[in-house]
Amino acid sequence: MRIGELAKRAGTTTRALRFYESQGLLEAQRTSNGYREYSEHDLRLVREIQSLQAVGLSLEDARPFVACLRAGHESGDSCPDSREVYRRKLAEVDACLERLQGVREFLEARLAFQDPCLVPEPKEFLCS
Amino acid sequence: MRIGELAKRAGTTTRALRFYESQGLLEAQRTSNGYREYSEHDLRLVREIQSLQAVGLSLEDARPFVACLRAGHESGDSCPDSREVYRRKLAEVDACLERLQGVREFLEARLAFQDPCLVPEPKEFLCS
DNA sequence: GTTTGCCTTGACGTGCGCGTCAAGGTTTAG
DNA sequence: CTAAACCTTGACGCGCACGTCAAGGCAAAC
Repeated sequence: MRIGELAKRAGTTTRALRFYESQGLLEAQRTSNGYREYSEHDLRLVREIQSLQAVGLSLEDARPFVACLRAGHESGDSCPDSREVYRRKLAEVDACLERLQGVREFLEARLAFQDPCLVPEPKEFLCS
Repeated sequence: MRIGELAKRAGTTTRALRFYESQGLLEAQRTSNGYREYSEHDLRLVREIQSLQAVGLSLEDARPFVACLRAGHESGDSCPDSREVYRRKLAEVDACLERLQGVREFLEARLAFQDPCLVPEPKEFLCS
C-alpha cells in the first residue's frame, strides 16, 4: 500500500509517517516512480509507535520497540531495551503522580481558604 | 533596585524578568540612563509568578493574579478571575491524575506479563 | 487534453519560556 | 585611563512532533 492508505488505516497523516521515516523508525520500499510502498508489517510498526505515544513515550523511546519487532519478535516489548524503557517511564510516571498530588492539595487548599501562607516547593514540574 | 539584583533576590535571571515585562506581567520605572528600577512590590509580583509556575500554571494563567495584586489586594488569588484559574487547573490536574493512573497500570501490566493484547486508549496525553 | 487526486522533496511555522549570543552604552574600582 | 561589571535592545536557538505551504511529478478518469 502507499503512504496515503497507510496513513488512513493507521489513523494518522502522511506527514507523520514521513517524519517517522526521517527519524529512522520506519522504512519503505520504493516503486519505480519513487512512491513509498508499505506492507502490513509496516502498519504493525506504526500502530506500535502510536500505542507507545499514547502512554507518553517519545519517538526516541520507541526505537527499542521498533528494533525488537524488526528483529522478529512477536511483541515489541519483549526485548530488554524495551522493558528498560518501560521501567524508566514507570518511575517517571510515579514521580509525576506524586507531584501532581501535591499540586492538587495546594490548589484545593487555596480554593477552600484563601491562605497566602501556603507556598509550593520550587521543584521542577516536568510531567510528561 | 535594578534588574540584576531583582533577579538575584528572586532566584531567577534578568532574561526571565525582561520576558515577563514583554508579556505585560511586570512593569518597571526607568532611571535617567534607561536602566530599569524595581520596588519591593515588584519582587512580590515575581515571587507570585514563580509560585504559580511551580504548580504548572502558564504565564498566561498568571495574568489575573498579577492584576489582582496590582489592584491592591493583599493576595493574588483573592479575585474571581484568579480563583477561576485555580478551578480550571484543578480540573486539569484531576484529569491528568486519572490518565496517569491508567498509564501506570498499563506499564505495570506490561512489565509483569508481556501480554501484547493490552492496548491503551488513544486519548490525548496532555499532562502539564 | 485536462482535470483530479495521488505522490515527491524541501523549507519554514507552531507553542512556551526562556537561553544565548551580539553589539553597544554606563558606572564604579583600581 | 582602563578594565570590570553592570545595563540596553534585538535577533536567533531550543525541544518535540509534527502542520503547512510551495513547486512540481505521476496516473487514471473524463
